[in-house]
Amino acid sequence: MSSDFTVIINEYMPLRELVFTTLRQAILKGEIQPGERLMEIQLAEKMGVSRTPIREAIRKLANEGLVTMIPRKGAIVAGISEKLLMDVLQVRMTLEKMAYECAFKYITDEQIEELKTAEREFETAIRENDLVKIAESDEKFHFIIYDAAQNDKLKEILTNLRENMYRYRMEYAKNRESREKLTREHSALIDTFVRRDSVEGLKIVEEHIHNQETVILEKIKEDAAASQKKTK
Amino acid sequence: MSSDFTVIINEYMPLRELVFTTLRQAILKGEIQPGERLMEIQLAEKMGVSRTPIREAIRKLANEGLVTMIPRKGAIVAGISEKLLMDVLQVRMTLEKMAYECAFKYITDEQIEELKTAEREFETAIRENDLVKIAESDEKFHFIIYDAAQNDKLKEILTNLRENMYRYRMEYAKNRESREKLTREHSALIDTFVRRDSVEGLKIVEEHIHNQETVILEKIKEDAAASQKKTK
DNA sequence: TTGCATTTTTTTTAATACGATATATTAATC
DNA sequence: GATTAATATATCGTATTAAAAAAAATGCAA
Repeated sequence: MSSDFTVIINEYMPLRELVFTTLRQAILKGEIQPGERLMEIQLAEKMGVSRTPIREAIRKLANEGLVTMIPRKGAIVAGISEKLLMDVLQVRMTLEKMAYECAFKYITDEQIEELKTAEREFETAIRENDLVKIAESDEKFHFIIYDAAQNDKLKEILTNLRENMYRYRMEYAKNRESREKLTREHSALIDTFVRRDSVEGLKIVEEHIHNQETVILEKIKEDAAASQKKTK
Repeated sequence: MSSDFTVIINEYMPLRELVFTTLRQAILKGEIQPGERLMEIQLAEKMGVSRTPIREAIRKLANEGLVTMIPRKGAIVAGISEKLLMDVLQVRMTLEKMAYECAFKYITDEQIEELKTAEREFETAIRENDLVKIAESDEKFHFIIYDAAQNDKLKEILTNLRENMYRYRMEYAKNRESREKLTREHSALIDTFVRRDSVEGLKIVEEHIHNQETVILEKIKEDAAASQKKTK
């Protein structure tokens, strides 16, 4: 059905991983909506594999919280509640600050250069109005900081928290206002590394997350209104 | 058994969950050592089930980081490195502080009472020198705080971080010195809720984690020395 | 039509068997 | 002794089966 089956795989990748990433993408992109059921046989037929890799993929998705499993009934795509999203953002706020502080201690000149490169990419993406590229280069920017923090567990958790909000990451890429904010914040953040001003840096990180919160909350309200209208 | 009819109902538990918890316990208790292989057929025979639930349990363990999976080779029990443990403790330090601050905002009188009860249990366990009970009531104490913080994601992550160090949790239960420290810290912490002194509370949390770090590091060094002696 | 009980279907859960493939070990060859 | 070939072992994936449970369909009486 979808066109991108031309995924070139260098390393050996078990089928379950392939199924996992495929389903994951479908859920995050909204192709499979929250509440929809994931049925083994159906999916197996659709994807041309046996049930075993499907099962294993679904269980992995459940572990990540993307689907909810009901014993002896099956799996449904999990919807994310507003409360949970706020909880996630609150934890992210704390850990992004921690990541910044650690990065501040360890960051090298090369990594600062990498940040600048990522930032240039980001700006190019904005000029070209390439939403996917905007979201990707934003992510790249932050992962450089996570790496600089030199704490694998922190990186792992932050990556996971980001994934929890993957569905909304396009929202600030769409919005002109928040895009400008993002650009400003990114360059200002690089500047704090150069100027060695961590106090200012933490402020920017805080504002950064707070902006995301605003945009996402708006989107949720929008969605809720839309679904209300639909079921009237 | 005859008086309370609500307790008797044992929920349905899939075989994979049973296998999962069994293996998990065995790993955490050290019955299966790091580096040992987990082979599907062997385990299936040993536990009297088929390979299917074994496979699913092993994958779940891999997801938790307790075992490492090597494609087309199998799964081995993961050893935790000193660096990773330090990373975990660093993140825990940040999040335990966050949990304390949130709990400080929302904690109710009833929850403070619960803390006092847990603390009494803890002291009883120490008097009876019951190591398992010591570790359990310590955990209970902290979970009351996590609950009071009213952030599900935070609780989830902290629970997981705790599990990362499950292997070492008995160590401070053994040590007389750290046991006394624990008791003092617990009651002092309760006191900060009552006196509404969050600054002092944060200090105690910080010290609490720091003490654990010391004890665990000592244990690791001990283990390393022992294994060196063994392979001489 | 409505409400209730029964039957059928669907789906997960679990067991089992088999072939293919990758890795490790051992044996053989140079 | 080092390299290569043969063997053994284990995972990976497919396929089939049976049991258990839930959901859907059906039938029937009021």
